[in-house]
Amino acid sequence: MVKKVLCSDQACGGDRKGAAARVFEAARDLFYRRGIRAVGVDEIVSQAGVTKPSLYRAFASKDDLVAACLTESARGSTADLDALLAELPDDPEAQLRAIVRHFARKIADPGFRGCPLSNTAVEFPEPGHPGRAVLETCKANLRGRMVGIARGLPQVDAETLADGLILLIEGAMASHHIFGSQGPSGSLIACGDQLISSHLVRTPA
Amino acid sequence: MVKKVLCSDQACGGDRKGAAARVFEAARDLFYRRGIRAVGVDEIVSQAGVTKPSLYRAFASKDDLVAACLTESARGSTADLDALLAELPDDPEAQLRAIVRHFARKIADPGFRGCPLSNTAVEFPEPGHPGRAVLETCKANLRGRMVGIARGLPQVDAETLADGLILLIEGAMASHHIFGSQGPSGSLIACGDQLISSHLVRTPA
DNA sequence: AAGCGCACGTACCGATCGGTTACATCCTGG
DNA sequence: CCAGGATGTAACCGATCGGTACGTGCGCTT
Repeated sequence: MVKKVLCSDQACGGDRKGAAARVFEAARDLFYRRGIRAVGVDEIVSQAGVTKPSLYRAFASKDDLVAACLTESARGSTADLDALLAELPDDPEAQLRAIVRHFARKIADPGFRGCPLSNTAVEFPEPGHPGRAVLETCKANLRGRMVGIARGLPQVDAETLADGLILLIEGAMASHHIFGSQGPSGSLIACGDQLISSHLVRTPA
Repeated sequence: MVKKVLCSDQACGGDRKGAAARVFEAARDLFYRRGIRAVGVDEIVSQAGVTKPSLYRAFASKDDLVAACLTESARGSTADLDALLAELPDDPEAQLRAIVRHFARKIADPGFRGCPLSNTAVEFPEPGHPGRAVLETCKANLRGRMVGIARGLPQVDAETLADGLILLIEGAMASHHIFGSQGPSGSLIACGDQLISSHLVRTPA
C-alpha cells in the first residue's frame, strides 16, 4: 500500500505535481505579479509547462481559475491571521499591534505587489464577478475580527480604531504600488502604533 | 472674421465638440468606471459616437490615450488641492484636516470608484508604462506638499504624520473598492483627525 | 461656382483572446 | 500484461484585440 508512490506529490523532482497543480501555481504567480487581465491562458500553460486542454480539464474557465486562486489567497491570509493571534491570547492591544506588524512584514518582502484580493477588487469592479464574493468575504472577516479584538480594549471606539488600522494597512499596500518600498508604507508601523496608543490614552468623544 | 463659426466648440448642440474631445471624454469615463484593461478601443469610439480612425488621428495609441487621461486626472487633482489650500493660508493644521475632508467628500460621491491614478498603478505594474510616470509624479507631488505643510506644525514628525494621512486616504480609496460606502472608508475623517491631534499633543519619540 | 483640404466614416488587417475538438501517448495499478 | 486515467499534440473555433489604407462629404476660400 505504501510502497513507492514514486511521484505522487511529495518532493520528487520539482515538476511532478500533476498538471492541475502546476497550472494553479503558475496562475497564482502570474496573476499576482502582472495582474489578472494582463495574463492570458496561453501564458499560464506555457509557464506551467503544460498544454491548454490540461488547464480546461482542471478548471471550467479562466474566471474559475481566478476564483480558485483567490480562494487560496483568502485561505492563506486567514490562516496567517489565526496563527498570529493564537500566539498572543488575551492581549488585544498586542494582537492589534501584531497585525499591523504582520502586514508591514509582508509589504517589506521584495516580491510584494499588493494584496491579491485588493488588487482584484480594482481590476474587477463588476459586482457579479466570481472572485468578488471570495474577496469580500475574506476582507469582511478580517474587519470583523479586528473590531472584535478592539472591543476587548476598555473605553475605546472599537469600530473606529479597527477601521483606522484597516485604512492604514490597505493604504500601505496601495501606496506600495505607487511609491514602492521607499514610500509612505514604510511608516505603517509607526502610524499604526500611534493610532492604537492615541485611542488608549483617552476615549474619543 | 467672427462671423458664424456655427459649431466650433462653445455650446452648440451638446455633441459638437470634435471627435478628439469626445473620444477623450468617453475614454476617461469608461477607463474609470470599468478599468483600463477591461475597455477596448471599439467600446470607447462607440460610446463617443465616433469611429476608430478618429481616435487614432488624435492619439497615437491606446497607451497614449491612457496617458492623456491620466495627465488630465493628475492636473485636476493638483488644481483641486491648490484651490483647497489657498482657502486656508498659514494654517497647516486646518490645511491637513481639509485635505482629509476633501478626499472623504470625493469618496462619498456615488460614482466614486477609487483614485484613477492609484487604480492604474494596480492595473499596470510594469515600470515602463507611459501612464506610470504621470501618476508617480502626481502622487509624489501630493506627498511632498503634505510633508511641507506638516513641517509648519511645531514639534511634529512631519514625514510620519504626512505619510500616515496618505496611508489613511489611500486606504480609504482602496477599501471602498472592497467594502463600498459602508466600509472602513466612512471612518476616514475621524481617523485622520485623531492622527493629526495625536501628533499635536506630544512629539513622538 | 469651382476647387481645395480637412474631418470623418467604411471596411479591413493580422494577432491574440478564451475555449474546444479528436486523437496519440505514457505511466501506473491491478 | 493489460486496462484506464492522466497528459500531450495539433489543429481549430468565433470573437475581440489594437491598428490602418482608403474613400467620401462638407465647409471654407477664391
